Amino acid sequence: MNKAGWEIPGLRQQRTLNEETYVAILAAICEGTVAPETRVNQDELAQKLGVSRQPVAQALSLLRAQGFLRDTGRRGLIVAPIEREFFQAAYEIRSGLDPLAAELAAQRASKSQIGTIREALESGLDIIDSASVKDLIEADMRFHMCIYEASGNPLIVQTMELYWNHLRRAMAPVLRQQEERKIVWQQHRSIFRTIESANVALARSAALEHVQGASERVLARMERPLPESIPQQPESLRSA
Amino acid sequence: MNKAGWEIPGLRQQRTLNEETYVAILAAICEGTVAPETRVNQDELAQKLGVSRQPVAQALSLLRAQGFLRDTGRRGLIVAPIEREFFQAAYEIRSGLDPLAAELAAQRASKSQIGTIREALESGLDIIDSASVKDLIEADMRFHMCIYEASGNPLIVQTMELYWNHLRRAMAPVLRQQEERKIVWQQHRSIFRTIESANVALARSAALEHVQGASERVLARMERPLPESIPQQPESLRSA
DNA sequence: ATGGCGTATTTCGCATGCGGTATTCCGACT
DNA sequence: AGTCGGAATACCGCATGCGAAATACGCCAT
Repeated sequence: MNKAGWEIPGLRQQRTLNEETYVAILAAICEGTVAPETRVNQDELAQKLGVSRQPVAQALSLLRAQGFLRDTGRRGLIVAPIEREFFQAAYEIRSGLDPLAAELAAQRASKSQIGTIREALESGLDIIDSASVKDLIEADMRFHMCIYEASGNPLIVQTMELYWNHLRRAMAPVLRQQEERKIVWQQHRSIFRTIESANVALARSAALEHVQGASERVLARMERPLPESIPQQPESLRSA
Repeated sequence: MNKAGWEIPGLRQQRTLNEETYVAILAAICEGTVAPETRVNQDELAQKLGVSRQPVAQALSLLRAQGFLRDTGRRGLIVAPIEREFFQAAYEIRSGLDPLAAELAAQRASKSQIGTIREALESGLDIIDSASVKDLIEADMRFHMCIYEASGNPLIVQTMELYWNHLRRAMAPVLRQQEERKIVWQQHRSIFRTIESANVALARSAALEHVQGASERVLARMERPLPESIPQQPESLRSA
């Protein structure tokens, strides 16, 4: 225990129940464990997670502010529906920030950061045709997060992490396609090369192209406004 | 009272104590009522606002997630210090999103939205040399928020509102200068014109130029890492 | 039978109590 | 006198209790 009163900067392991419930619920939403539109209930969730209503309420409040939950007019909250306009907006934001991040990364990335990106790239290329959709999405997100890190801009990291957690929800149907995967990871490779060679302008355009492609592919699958208008299964969320 | 069970979408006036304390504390931070680095204390704040610790805790949690508060290693929270790197990062994000928003606004803005932007522009031009710094910052923010609205992308609105609330804290010293004000609002005027005339490319470049200028001006004044290293006044926050 | 009204139930917001942990202050020992 | 240790204190996380508001249900009247 150091007496000077400061602590190791990166290590924040005060696993408060609060954060844990937040993480748990967030994961359940992002990974699709709970269906969109599902009603969310403090007591029920608290009971299911084995905590009191307090940390649940806190977590729900944050999740609501971040757009993962939406409050219905009157009663309580629901898991945010998957709406085309929302994801279009999210991809527009990516089209603003991804090229910026790539550009900055091309200028600023340290050797070790470039190494980290390379690792993310290679591990992604490795699992292209073996991994589960969930793992692929994770690899995709990891690759991009590495670039955000390398941009040296912590706000980009933070902001994009939020949006990626949203995007994750919509990406599954797309990545099921084999060809799509190849396209995606080839673009990743060229983005990486532009960053590695510090080619700022090319990094920007490669990133932009990638986002636009991804946007088109994902949004294309969300065209039809879901034919089943029946509230298919109003049953509550079941964890795992 | 409508019995069908739905409510007017835009109208959310369920003034919960929770939100009110959030807004109150946020305002106090953004307007500089409480100094950066000030220690924040649940009980004290609760007492001062006349509520219990519960809503305060909720608000603080959100504020922390949004970066307005930072937790010191051990004890509680402090108002986020004003750090050059943070605001540089924020302006970088603006340099990614402002041109995007201008571009989209040039494409999509409705007549009435253009009218709203014009009003914001004109009311800004009017008060250039009469208004208080606080009012000018507000007008500045209003103008840009109108453009974000006109972009048709609600996420841009939401995200940039957050960052503007951060930026507000750093802008005061800059806007004290008369010449700066003129420059800023002349640029606003040209941004408006490009949007009004639906000139997408020009809108982008005008917005980019504006952000870069603003960034330089603000960051220039944050160069010196504050000479007073004495913990000048450790006294608690006083509201209004 | 249907519609309206009143009651019961659900659910959340907020207050408060309790316990644990870090901190700080003070006294004793070297 | 300085430093180390211990006790008192401050402060926050979490649980729970209570009340209000809104919905849902059922009964009664037409």
